[in-house]
Amino acid sequence: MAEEFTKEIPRARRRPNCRPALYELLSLGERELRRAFLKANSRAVEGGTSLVAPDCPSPALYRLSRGWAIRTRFFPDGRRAILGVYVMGDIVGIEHALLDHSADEVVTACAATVQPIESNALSALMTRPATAVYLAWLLSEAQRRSDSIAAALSRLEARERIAMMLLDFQQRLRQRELIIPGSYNLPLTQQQIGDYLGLTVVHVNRMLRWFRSERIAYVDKHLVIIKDLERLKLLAAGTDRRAGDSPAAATKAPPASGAPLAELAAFTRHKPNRPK
Amino acid sequence: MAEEFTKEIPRARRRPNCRPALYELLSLGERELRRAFLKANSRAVEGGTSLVAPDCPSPALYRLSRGWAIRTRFFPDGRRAILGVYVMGDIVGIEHALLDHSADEVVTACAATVQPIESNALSALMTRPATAVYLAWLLSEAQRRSDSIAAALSRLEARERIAMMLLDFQQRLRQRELIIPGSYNLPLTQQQIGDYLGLTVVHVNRMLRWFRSERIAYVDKHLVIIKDLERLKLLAAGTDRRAGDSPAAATKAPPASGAPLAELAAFTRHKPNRPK
DNA sequence: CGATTCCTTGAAGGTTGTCAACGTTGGTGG
DNA sequence: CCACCAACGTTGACAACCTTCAAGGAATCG
Repeated sequence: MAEEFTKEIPRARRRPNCRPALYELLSLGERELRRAFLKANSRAVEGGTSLVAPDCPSPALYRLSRGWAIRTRFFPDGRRAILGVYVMGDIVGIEHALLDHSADEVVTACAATVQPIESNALSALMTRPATAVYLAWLLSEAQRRSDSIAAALSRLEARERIAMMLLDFQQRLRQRELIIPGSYNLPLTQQQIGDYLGLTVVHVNRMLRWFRSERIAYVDKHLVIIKDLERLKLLAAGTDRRAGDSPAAATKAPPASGAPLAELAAFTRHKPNRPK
Repeated sequence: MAEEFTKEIPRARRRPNCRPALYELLSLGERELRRAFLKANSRAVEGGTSLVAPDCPSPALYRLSRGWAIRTRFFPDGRRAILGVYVMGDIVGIEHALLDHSADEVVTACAATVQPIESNALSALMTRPATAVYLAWLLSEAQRRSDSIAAALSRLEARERIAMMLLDFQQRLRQRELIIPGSYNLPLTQQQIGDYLGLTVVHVNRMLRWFRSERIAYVDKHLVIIKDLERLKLLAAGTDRRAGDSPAAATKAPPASGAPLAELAAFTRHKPNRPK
């Protein structure tokens, strides 16, 4: 499965929460960028191919038309963190649309096909208003993903992070409409999963075995099979730490959007910094 | 100190690593946005004021001309993560320039002054090419910060994260030229620091006491005094876990930019996924 | 089939979280 | 002015989560 992926996806229909005033401009920008990618000649590469290197002058922008890629950051003592995982259809290197070099390395995680837009063409594209806005939109999408991962790294424990990851990939692949429900191919090693979620290989392995023994999800040989989607969602949301032990569900989030307060003039004030 | 902050900072001179072709456009966009902020009337608010609320329709864009703010995400069971800390001069809500609502809450961490651009004006601004590009640039700056924090949450231990945070704030404040070297005001509670770095209050407290006992930095009563900048930098970089114990400094990062490989045609391949 | 990479498992220890209590501070009101 | 209160800071004991260390098994490839 997962063959060369060429047909155009009508992606415009799902652009959730976009400011209405910008919708037209964004669609135009998307078309402009897509056209640029079509002009680029596809290139098949093996797994482990470096697309962006740190300290590389003027990296290009890529569209991953097939395969997976990861963005890695290295610490001087050898520790490493994977800051992003790209699936087929994603655009790699958006953060370099304005910066002319990267702090991280992007490599393909398996055999892949990329459509590159080289540096000069990219600079030219950025001067087009619609493309610029569309790239800003892609950037804010990327930011949203980063935020979710940061929150998970910050406050979720290992099994919750893994649940979140499995669910996230499943949803992203389903958006691209290339998934049979409840099962997909995950070409990451356990070491890479660990680097992505801030865990060691050993512990990732143990947690994956736990997921299997609990009959929540099977992850084996780069194949993910989700058995209990509900349980997975509970874990990923951070609602399952001790089978929902909060007796009074005590003062959970903020007043839970009780009042739509922020009418620019209506600054609200809540004395205690934390809802406790 | 830290009084109302009105004088224009010549910020253009430091725009590191920007694509040359976009420099002009960016400067223009910066001026346009600054003009928009000048037209907005400043507003002084207390600490704990909510600037952006989750599920709030059409949040505004703010410039924090004085004070600090934090962006918080809540988990259903009460855990919380601080996904961003804004200091005076920062722009809050960039991620909503294109999205019309937020997943997080932004509140001021102390008395502050904000200059709001309300939603409609913002939508209009985004249709201006230069402003759009400038906002994209701000977004990629924010992404860089998020990446650093994510990497730290993923792979650095508590004291290293705290070192990174103390250093980061110091550098950001110094960029704004409102700091006497080695000392600044940090209006966050230890709980908030914990939420930012993925730690508990208790452990933040222990680590701060460790920093003091090691004479690296004093953090007390919202005042930070850096005593040993070098040590702090070592810790923050992740080079100090056991006083530099790596005997052969074995295969640290990737080949360390040995070859500038990425000439678009020169895809490199390194078999092992990890340099070990 | 050696060699390499990846996966798996166990034991031991360290970093961090949890629980619980007390000290400190700043504001409020009698 | 002092008592009180709430939020914040501090400390200790203990437990849990996760890492480290170590070693063996499974799969892939030339």
